[in-house]
Amino acid sequence: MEGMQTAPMPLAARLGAFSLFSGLKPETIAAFARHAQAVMAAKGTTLFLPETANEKLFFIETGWVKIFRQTLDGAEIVTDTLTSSHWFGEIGLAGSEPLPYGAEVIEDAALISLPRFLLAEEVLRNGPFGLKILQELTRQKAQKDMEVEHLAAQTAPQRLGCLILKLCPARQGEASLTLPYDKLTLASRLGMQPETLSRALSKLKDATSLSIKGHTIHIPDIKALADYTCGACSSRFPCPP
Amino acid sequence: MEGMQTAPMPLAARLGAFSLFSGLKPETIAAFARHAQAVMAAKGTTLFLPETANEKLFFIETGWVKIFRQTLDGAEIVTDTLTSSHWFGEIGLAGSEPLPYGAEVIEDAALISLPRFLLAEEVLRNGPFGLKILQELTRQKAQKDMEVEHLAAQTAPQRLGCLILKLCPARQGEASLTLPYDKLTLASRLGMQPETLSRALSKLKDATSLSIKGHTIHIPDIKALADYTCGACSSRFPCPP
DNA sequence: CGAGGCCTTGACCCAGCTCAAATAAGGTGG
DNA sequence: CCACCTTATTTGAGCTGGGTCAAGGCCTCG
Repeated sequence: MEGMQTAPMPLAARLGAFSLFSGLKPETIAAFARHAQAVMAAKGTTLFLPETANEKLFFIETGWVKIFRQTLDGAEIVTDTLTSSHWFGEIGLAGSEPLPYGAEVIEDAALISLPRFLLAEEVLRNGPFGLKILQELTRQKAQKDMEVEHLAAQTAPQRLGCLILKLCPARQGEASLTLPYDKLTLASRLGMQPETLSRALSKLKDATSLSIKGHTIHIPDIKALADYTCGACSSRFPCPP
Repeated sequence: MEGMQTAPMPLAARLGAFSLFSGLKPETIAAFARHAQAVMAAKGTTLFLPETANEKLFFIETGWVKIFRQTLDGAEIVTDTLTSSHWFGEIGLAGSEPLPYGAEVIEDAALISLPRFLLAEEVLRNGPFGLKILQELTRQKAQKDMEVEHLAAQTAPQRLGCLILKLCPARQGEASLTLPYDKLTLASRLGMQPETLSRALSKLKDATSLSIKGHTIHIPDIKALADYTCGACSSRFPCPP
């Protein structure tokens, strides 16, 4: 745990790049960095399992991670897929309370882990930081709410279209993009079977004239896709993050 | 806004009864109470509509309130139903940012409203309070996650059984309870049509031998109901709150 | 070139939706 | 207290989105 041991300077800079930490004093971030750990994890790596001790937060620099739950009778449900600039783990949990979900790397990822007590302690002494995290949690909660709404109100092709729009680099006109991670995970993320995903994709193709080659999607008219997708949702097209 | 005007003392005591405020100094609660407003609202009252300015938090003393969203094509989705000791509204939103959901009283309710900036300011100066709210939000987020899981993994009768178990006063043996609010709302809360709710109820009757007279339900064997309901869920019977 | 994993297709089935109607339940004026 | 109206809730019948099961394709890597 010496200062020099693992070149902590770059870690502090990398942590500082996350918006959650903007506004913190450099020495605070440096203190975080001393407890931080850089993690390079290949696709398939389990970061932690549901209901097991995990006192870390993970900050994603690159790659993709899925958050999943398991029902008693064995089904797995992917409740989220996260990538660059996202983070996960629960600051607001006491000591070693386990999380109800697990996390697995689904595309090779670079992560930074941080013990959650560090942030909890910073909240105790730094009110504005607490408010910032609170705002972030509020956003996350709103996101989950949207998820509930989607499952209740949208059809399978619409949910797929919604996710494609979220991956889409442009807001209008045309665009191309590559579906990240495999379609089995994608299907579970959207609350449907892989077969249904496949059929949803071809339905979308018919309805909004987008074209698909393997994992690459070309959208000739983003607005047309949004029209098809967003009617059964409470939020108009460029959704909040 | 004089001190004597609306007998503020009882309001402070009533606010103090909410666990969110346990641990606050009496003078802080008293300061909150000076901005608080007691609201008696009859069934049917709209507290606020989606996407409209609302800078208040509401604390429920008695009655029921539904939280709902509206899709662009007109469907309404009830994402939550709340009662005594619950609160709603978003502390972590800036000034007059509107909420993506609305709130309506569905059983005559006694509420206390509080401007959200009050709590946000208290978080700024009181770290432990910030952490407490953070923990509460974490709990709420976990709740939403369960909701997603339920919609993705449970059948209609199972979702109904799950909600009945949540209303159930006992953890084992037998119990009786009354369904609050009307079945139309209940159906929407469970993400199904009223017809489906009705049929789900009779399916539950067959499967777990519970009996129903009007809005009163008698459960002869809570464990049997839990066995039927909780298999397709990640959490064993006495679910976390 | 072959094996295995991923993805798509086809055939069939079922939970839950829709539409239509019949019944309860609650509330009102007489 | 009753007849009447209005709003809930249940029932029936038929339809359909999405799930399940079982084959193929196809792409990748050894």
